[in-house]
Amino acid sequence: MGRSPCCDENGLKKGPWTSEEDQKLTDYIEKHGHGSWRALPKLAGLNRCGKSCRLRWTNYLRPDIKRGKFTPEEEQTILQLHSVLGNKWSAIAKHLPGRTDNEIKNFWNTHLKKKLIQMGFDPMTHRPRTDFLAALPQLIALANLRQLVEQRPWDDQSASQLQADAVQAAKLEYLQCLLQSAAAIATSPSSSSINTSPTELEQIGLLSPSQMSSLSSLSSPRILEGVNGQDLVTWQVPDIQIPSSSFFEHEQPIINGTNQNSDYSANGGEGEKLLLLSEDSLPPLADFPISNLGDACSTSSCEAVGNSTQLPIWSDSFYDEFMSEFA
DNA sequence: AAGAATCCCAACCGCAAGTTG
DNA sequence: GCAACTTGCGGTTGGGATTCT
Repeated sequence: MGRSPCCDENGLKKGPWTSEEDQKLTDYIEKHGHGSWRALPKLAGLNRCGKSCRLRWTNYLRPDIKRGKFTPEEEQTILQLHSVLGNKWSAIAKHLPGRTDNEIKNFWNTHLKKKLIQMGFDPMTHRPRTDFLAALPQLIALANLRQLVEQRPWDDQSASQLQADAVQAAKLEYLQCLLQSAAAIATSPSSSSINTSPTELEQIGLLSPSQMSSLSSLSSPRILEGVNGQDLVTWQVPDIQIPSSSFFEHEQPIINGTNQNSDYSANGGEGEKLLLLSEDSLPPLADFPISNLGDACSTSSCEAVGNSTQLPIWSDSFYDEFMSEFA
């Protein structure tokens, strides 16, 4: 299938359209329809290629084009559809009457993508970004390395404790985010597996071997039906010792079966606690609605987004404080 | 006030699927 | 079945508009 020479043809005008050209194109299409786009320019008296004419008509001159800012409802629809369809702009445009694929694409690239990134989401996966978390093991190692390099006398009890707590906190936050991501993945019908296994956690030094053995059941989360029809992802998790330093004083324990918060139910026996992960069950993270699943969504494919009404991100204050611990 | 930086969007480019002879 | 042609799509860009310094 060869390429059409189209606009490469000599003498054809490129660039912005004049009002005269717009008028000629509109008049012709209103009278005759566009027919063959390739033949149209000549018939309409335009010194343009058919491709340029088609683009001008579909993106600008078409009478049913909706102009002006995108409404919040349209924004939500785009977010929802993009999470399902990806960069299928024409498919998304079919759900937004009067909007062109080009317009939606521009709106995505100039507004929505940036918005998602600012909010801590990967604009392609619509999940919390974990790129900086990839550096966490290195940060942990760095913190430990500093300890060695500085060769400080670690009989200084408080400094030592702070250092250890920071490292432990980093490990726990990393683990928490992995669990959170796993919950998001497990509740997403489009995903079937969790990428980070307990073995990997062990490999990066996140958990001790004893913790690993009790955490092995994490690789097989279970989805339970929650009280309000909201699915809950569950793992059998061990008690993990939470550091008690000032670093955590304002934070609630991350994994603690004895926590009285309703989302953490201590119904496991034999020293095991059942951790219930609903989408808002992890206290240190800042929750906010990524999409209000709403009314604009009517297709079956759109329903697939239904489980991700709220996704967590790291709060800025926590992130800053966390990073400052390693600075 | 002016130059620089950034934003925004219309339009172009190239690829690939669909159509036709 | 094949090649030429047409159409549609998604990524990218040029330059005007706007905001910042």
